[in-house]
Amino acid sequence: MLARPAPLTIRGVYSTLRKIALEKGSGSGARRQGLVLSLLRSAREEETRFIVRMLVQNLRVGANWRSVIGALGRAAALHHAKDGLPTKKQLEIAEAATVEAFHLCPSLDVLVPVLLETGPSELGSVCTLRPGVPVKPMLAKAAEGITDALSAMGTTGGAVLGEYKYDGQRAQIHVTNERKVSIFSRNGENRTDSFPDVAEVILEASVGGATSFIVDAELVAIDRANGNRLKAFQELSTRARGAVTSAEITVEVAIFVFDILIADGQPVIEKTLRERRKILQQALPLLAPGRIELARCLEVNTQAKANISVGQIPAIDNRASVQPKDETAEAVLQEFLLTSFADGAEGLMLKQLDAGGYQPSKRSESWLKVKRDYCEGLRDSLDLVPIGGWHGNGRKAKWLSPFLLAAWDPVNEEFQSVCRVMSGFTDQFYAEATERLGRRHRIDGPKPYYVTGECCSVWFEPAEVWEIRGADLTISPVHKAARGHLHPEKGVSMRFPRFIRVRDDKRPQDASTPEVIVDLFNRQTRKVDTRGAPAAQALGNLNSSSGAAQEDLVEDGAEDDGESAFEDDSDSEPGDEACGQET
DNA sequence: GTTGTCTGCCCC
DNA sequence: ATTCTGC
DNA sequence: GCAGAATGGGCAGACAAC
Repeated sequence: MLARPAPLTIRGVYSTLRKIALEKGSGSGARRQGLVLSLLRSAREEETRFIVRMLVQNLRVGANWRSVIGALGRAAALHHAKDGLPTKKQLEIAEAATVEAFHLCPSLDVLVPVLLETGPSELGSVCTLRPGVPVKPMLAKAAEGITDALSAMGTTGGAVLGEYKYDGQRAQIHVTNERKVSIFSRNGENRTDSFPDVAEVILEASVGGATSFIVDAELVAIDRANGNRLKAFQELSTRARGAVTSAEITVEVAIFVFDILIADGQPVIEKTLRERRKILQQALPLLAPGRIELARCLEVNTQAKANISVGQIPAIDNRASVQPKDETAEAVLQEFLLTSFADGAEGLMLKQLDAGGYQPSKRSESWLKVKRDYCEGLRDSLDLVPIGGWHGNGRKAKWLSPFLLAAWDPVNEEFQSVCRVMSGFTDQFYAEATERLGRRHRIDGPKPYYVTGECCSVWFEPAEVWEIRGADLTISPVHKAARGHLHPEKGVSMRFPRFIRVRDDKRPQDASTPEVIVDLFNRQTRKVDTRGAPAAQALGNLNSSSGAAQEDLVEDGAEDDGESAFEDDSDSEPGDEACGQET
């Protein structure tokens, strides 16, 4: 018998995880595998679960960073308590101070030594806002429309700023007193090396303005040769991820600045947005269209019909227009929202101008986002057929999740996948759909007329139609809807798909068609340029898989063929099923 | 060297 | 990103 | 109302397989 391995220790596990992370290059996969195996062999009881979750999906075991940091603060308070145990109140203060410090300075390397040496009370003086250290960015809540947003802000809304919500990538741009630039992503990742162009532009724009500062901005792909037209997010994401030189840049970006957290070393997050906007303009006096601009915006007064005029408003530059005298704030913003879509933005941000400061990491009511797909009357959806699915994980382990949804192409007589969906279902719906599709309509493998780059672990007959909503349509390498129409082999997919409802009134052959999908795609303002890859007019070589679809679909109610009633779907291995249709 | 597959404190 | 659920 | 979980599309890069 082999001896039982020594028990795991915190230090031992940590050191093995470090080794796994640092392992790279040819053969690294196998070496990493060996390290994981050694961990699992030594794991006992519950340890296995924690190790597996840590490795496969960010330790989803019921505690994310917010809770862990708070607990760390409480632990530090306990550690430093002088006489007896701290009161509940003292613990709460320690927790809040620690979480707050982490928002301003999200670095355990800074936080933990302070907690150990002096305790949570000293955090405020060490973990301060300063250029070079990323701050957790302020976030917005979704609103279902202008009306909804204004009422969510309440009657105290007063002056509201409507601001273009650009479809790019969030960037927190820091400049130190030594004029050293750092660029951080939404998640606090240092992306400075991939944006040398942005660093150059920000330095030029701030000459004569602030020396050191932190500004909040959106980086957007832009077509400078074509009137600074905004490009789709998909184009921005083709930029290199690693370090590049200015000469290697393939996709040009514009910086749309919308807030400032520090100006010349002074924190300004406590000031109102109106004040911050003013400071922002002073900090960056040399703006340049198509390179660096203030986010386009419009001020309205929600208290009454507007009676403000240009001269009375402190300058908020890049303003589209001013609220006319006899129009309500709501009507003006509604029109501004449509303008933002026409200009290629995602929608609007609505912000209170004279209330509240910049709240790091908060998803506050004082910032609301309005996007097309949130708005009744402006949003589109597709009616799609669930053709397959996978076995869920974690809390969804007893159900199928996600599902694969497809459009119906009546010309080629095939179902073409559009997207996976896992959002919008209630638990009860999962239970019912798993039973209905995963058992009663289950088939052994994909129908010959299912066209997709996906490989489901469970396949269904085309049995029902679901309404699916998304933000916009994209050109996809894996999904095949409307293939041949916009690109020779690529199809159309959907960004942020979610389930809305079952369309009981529709049968699979009533699902959305390529015709509808292509039309919706073409009506989008922002879309990837497919002109380089002209659509294949020659559909003749694509429809070879058709056949039998029509016969299958003629009658869909009464048939009960192949209903292997008690098939066990508990844990079939992914990849053990027939897979690999498509070309 | 070329092609295919999988991953990412990725971006949205 | 979006959405649902449990507290 | 917040925290947490479970996942969406799609890209460049990294690595594996040929």
